[in-house]
Amino acid sequence: MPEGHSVHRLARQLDDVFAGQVLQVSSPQGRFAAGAALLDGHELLEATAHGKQLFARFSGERILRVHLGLYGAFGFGGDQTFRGASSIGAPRRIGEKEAYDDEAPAAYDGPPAPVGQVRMRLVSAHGWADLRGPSVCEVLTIPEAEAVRWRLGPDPLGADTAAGEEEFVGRIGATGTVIAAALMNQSLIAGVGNIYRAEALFRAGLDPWMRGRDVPVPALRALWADICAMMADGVRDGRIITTRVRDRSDPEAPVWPDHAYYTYQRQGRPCLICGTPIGLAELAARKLYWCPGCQAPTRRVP
DNA sequence: CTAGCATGATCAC
DNA sequence: TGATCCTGCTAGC
Repeated sequence: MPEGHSVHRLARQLDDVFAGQVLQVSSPQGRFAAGAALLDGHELLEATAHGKQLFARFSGERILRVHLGLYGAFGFGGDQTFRGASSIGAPRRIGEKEAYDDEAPAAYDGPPAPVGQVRMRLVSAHGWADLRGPSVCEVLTIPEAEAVRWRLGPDPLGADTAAGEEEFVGRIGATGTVIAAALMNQSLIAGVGNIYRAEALFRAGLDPWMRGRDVPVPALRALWADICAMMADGVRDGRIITTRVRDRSDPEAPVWPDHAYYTYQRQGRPCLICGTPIGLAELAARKLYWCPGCQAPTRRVP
């Protein structure tokens, strides 16, 4: 998926183009017809994100909750107020950047006929947004939405990073599961996905198979701070880039992805720092990438 | 044309 | 741990 940074950008963009407007909400595909009927004709008050969850609050005390899953994506279009509104969601190629139409704004004529499986379409007087392929798209009451938030760990892109740090250290530092799996558990930290997990562990020099509770607390604090910084960059850039500038050039790969990552999808290729071939393992049904040299075993699970 | 794959998560066993 | 769901692109017949 779009990891947490994409969902935060998405929330911001929805807020920019739709907040304060009455929307027509529909489900061209039909699978969200009932939910769309609940929202249709209501005003979108505010869109926010917590980790990978998107919440859009509508008048009438209804909350639209969307989770993009692996494949979900939003596309946008409209008049000049939609200029720069990029499509956000599942990339089709490694490191793909968000795409948007940079053409001079033609007169807006209303939304085009839906293409493919459009689960939900939002339409204002100025433009439209199409959602396809989400794993969740539902309408909640306010208490139901709060219950969803309650189950989530701290968000590195949340407002209170100091409180988040304490929560992160408390939760990760108490778990007996390996750190690589713990970082993907949204109830321990919300918003980290497979790329940030691999890259954060690499940058911290941590052995992925160490238990959470065996990672020294200062290392956990540094890990939290680094994740916050990387994801903030992701929000700014609309793309995940985790390598430091000095590590990016490579005669072998002159074209993008010009070493945007240290380990993600670099299995078998030499580590940018130590030259050891990057490893690939299957962990809880996801691919884990790491450098056996830079992230040497310390206190692994036996 | 089909199978396989992807930055995800849940549920049953 | 394995099966399942969501969608669209791409590699390989």
